[in-house]
Amino acid sequence: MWRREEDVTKARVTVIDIAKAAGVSKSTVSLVLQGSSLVNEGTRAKVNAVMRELGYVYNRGAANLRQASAKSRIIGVVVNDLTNSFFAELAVGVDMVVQSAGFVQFLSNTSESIDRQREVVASMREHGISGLIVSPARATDAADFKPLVAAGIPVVVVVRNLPGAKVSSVVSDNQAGMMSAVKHLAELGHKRIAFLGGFPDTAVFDDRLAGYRSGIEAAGLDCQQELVISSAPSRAGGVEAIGKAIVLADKPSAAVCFNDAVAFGVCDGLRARRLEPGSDFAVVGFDDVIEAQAAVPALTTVSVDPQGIGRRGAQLLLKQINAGKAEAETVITAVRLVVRESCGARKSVKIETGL
Amino acid sequence: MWRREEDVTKARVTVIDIAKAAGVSKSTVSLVLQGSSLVNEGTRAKVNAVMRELGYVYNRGAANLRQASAKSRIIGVVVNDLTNSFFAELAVGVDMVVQSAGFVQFLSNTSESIDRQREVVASMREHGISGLIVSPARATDAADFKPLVAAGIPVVVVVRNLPGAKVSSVVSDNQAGMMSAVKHLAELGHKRIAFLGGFPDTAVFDDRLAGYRSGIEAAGLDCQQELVISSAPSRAGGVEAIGKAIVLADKPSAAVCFNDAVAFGVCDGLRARRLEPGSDFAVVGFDDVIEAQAAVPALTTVSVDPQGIGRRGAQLLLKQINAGKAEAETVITAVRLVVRESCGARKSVKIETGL
DNA sequence: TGACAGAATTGGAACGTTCCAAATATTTAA
DNA sequence: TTAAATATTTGGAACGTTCCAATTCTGTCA
Repeated sequence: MWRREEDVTKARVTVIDIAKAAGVSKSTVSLVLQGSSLVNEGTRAKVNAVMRELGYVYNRGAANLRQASAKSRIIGVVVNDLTNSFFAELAVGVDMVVQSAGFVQFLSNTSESIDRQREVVASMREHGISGLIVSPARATDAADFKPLVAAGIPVVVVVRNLPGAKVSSVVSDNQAGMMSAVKHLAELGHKRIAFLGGFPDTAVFDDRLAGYRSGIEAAGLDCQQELVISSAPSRAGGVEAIGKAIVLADKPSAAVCFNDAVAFGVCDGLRARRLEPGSDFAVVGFDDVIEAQAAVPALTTVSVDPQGIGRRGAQLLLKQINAGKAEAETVITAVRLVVRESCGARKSVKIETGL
Repeated sequence: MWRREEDVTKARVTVIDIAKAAGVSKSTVSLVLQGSSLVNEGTRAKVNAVMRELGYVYNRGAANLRQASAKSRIIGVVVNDLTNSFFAELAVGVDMVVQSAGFVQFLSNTSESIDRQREVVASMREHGISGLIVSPARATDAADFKPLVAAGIPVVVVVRNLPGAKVSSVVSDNQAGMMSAVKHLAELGHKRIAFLGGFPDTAVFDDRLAGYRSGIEAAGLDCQQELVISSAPSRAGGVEAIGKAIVLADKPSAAVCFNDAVAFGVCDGLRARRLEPGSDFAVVGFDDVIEAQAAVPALTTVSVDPQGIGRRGAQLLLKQINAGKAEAETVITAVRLVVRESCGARKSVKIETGL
């Protein structure tokens, strides 16, 4: 009964241990830690050497106790579905700029649950985040982030904006994107173009629908209510929506979809009715998820660069953190229509060999 | 020049404010915070009410100063490529169990850079993580996590094991997976089966190659060195590898690939030579990434359930955190061959309508 | 009524850092 | 050689919590 594991060095090494070993005061060590120019070069060198030797690890928790929350260098990131490559890319974009600014990222997944979201945000707050980037779960209350900003913690909303909330946001140009999709279909000769999928109670839906309407008008077509069919913004929702569209007395010959998932569902639904997407019915998506390119037929869609959104959002947040407190600001990132096969413009399969 | 924003309540509300307002001592408030059974029901209720009223937010940093690092309830997660849906799924799996255990996840991306990895791990340590889950960057030194475990911080390595490091790990059954892939191809009548892609200096490569060899032997074929062609584990690597395989004097008719990315590259390379994957040459991948199903031809591959690995890893880690300190333990998760089209077993395209 | 047990509460002293005002060492200028 | 200026260093006192030992309440039992 003789325990070998009974380690001699149980306590962790602190700034005081360093001070003692280097023959200076703890204040000096602290100064070195902060890279202050007040300390003599020789002293700095010796202190650093001792730190390395004793294996010192900085205790940020203790430091944060003394400093403002803005200096914790933690930024919280909450997304609604990390499984979706769109959001994974977004998180990577955030991580890139956050990491190179010497911050570290707290990432959580809400799975579109508003309760989960509340929990993780509360938890992040307890941990003293310097700022928050959030792609809000559906039906998030605009006032939900009020306490955060009241406490001086900058918040940046990405992807889905939160009308009414006084926070910064970075969203893609949903309106212009949808408009260009409609324009493209009209140029291909389509006269009846449907808008399929999405939940009508979201800001993104409103924007995309508005873009659809502008596009229809710009093409000199008339905008008919029956051609707008909402559904869940998922593959299943797409199947459902095309099912309703196809039984209309005056059938559409093309559709712009709320997002790529819906577009894939629409393709499924078409094929279930022996119609080939692309040749028999034109479909265009939105988002340009990673699968869009490899699908058959390859999906024509509006590409939004989620990683760019992540980067922009993080930059905006860091700016606000450094500025102490900045105004709410909105940035809209550009999108671009990428024409593949599902709209019927190109027939042949092009193999894109990965580089 | 009259600033309205000059808030009256600048200081944050602390446990002492609560104590004062509730007419008890800070110790009592602390007891309530910890859900101690020592405190009277009435007192607890009043304290809780006051907390809500004053908008108290717990300061975990301060608490951690007093308590062991094991109680910080932060667990660090580092992956090498979040863009890859495999790792995104893994992170989601971790998040699920970590979150429901009341922990919060620090997630970072190393982009396969060993320096980045060192940085983020150091940063996480400074923040006082209770444990670490890491999918190590290539060429990670087994001794790299030594200081962590010496400091009593449990580490679980996932996906890629680190032979020699005395840490727990959760990896998929690479050997059995590869073996079943080879067996399947052999049953389809293939006599010359190549092993394509992957870097030979990794543990995962060794495991998969070993599985390949066992499979070849089990099928009564002979194992020829020229049929093992390594390359970068990427799409480009796959193109390169099949390029070398196809010029062999005695050509293979099928290949198992190091992973799905390589398999896609192999398909690209075949087509560039007017060979159709599936009918002219059988290819099977490994991982079952999300694109495998939607590709043309749909990829036959070994499915590994990254989310499951994430969950298992998190469970293992939490167990060790709670136990104070547990032995290093290795768990190997099961894999399963999913037969699609690229191996030539099934010719027809099946539309899988999303549910 | 007093003594005692148990329940509930409480005042410090940590924890590891930063910050401030003040002290000391070193140069420079006269 | 000395005063002034500059460069460097330094003790406390925070920060917001937890923990310990000690205290004050309740009843309860003799």
